[in-house]
Amino acid sequence: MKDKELTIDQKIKYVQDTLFVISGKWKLPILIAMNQGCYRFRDIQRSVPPITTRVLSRELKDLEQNKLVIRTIYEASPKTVEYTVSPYCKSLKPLVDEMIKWGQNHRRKISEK
Amino acid sequence: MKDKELTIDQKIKYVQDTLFVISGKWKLPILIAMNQGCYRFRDIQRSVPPITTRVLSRELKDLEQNKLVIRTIYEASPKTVEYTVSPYCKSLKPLVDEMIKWGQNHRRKISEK
DNA sequence: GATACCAGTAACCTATAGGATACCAATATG
DNA sequence: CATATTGGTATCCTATAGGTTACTGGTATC
Repeated sequence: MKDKELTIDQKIKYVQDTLFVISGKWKLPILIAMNQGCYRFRDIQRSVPPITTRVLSRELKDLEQNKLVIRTIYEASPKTVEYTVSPYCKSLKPLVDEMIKWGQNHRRKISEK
Repeated sequence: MKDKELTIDQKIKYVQDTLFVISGKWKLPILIAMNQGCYRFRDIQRSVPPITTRVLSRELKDLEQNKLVIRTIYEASPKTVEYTVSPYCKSLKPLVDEMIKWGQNHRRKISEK
């Protein structure tokens, strides 16, 4: 599992896999909002404006397929749907933290004369 | 500079900044190839197939604007152009390493039944 | 002098991401 | 009974990323 065992092509492939899962305008904002405690569809929508229902619906499905989000239906009346971040989603934290750190530093770097 | 000092909106902004710089189909493959020692336009193109000259040209300009790549023209005849990764580019390494790691693990995760 | 390599640019096209708007059935509220 | 909220879906549209093909001026090689 050491880095050295990976070829360049493998590295590129894995990086592209990762990008594919988390990139796009909304995926990480959605996950960050959900980590703040939003778990209902409309709550998430309101906390990540101005996403439309159509796009949010698609994004949540993608995230669910990638096992980052869990969709639960409670049949009790009124039927409710709950979205939660999966335990596996926590594995993204180091990556997201790196992205926050790098983005913050990069903004400084670029605004240097 | 502690994480706690950032609001959710700031975190989202920084993450989106980072995504904006490194996402897309080619940026990281190009940087990875350049780190392997490719520094001429055609060398880079050949090592990241099948990128076209048009796209490679645009990508290199983006990377240059973000100070990740340095373009040097040697006026000696024949005039040559050299692209190198900047020292600043090394700051991306922890992030890229995380992406490689996460992507590798994610592939296993998703292929679980 | 023809051919090939270099670092690109120009013009055009396509596929996809994302947005706008409208709508749905089910339930709750005034 | 009218209106609002829930979790969405259906159509349609637009903007952009990326691809295709052709071409350029400069140099080097056969």
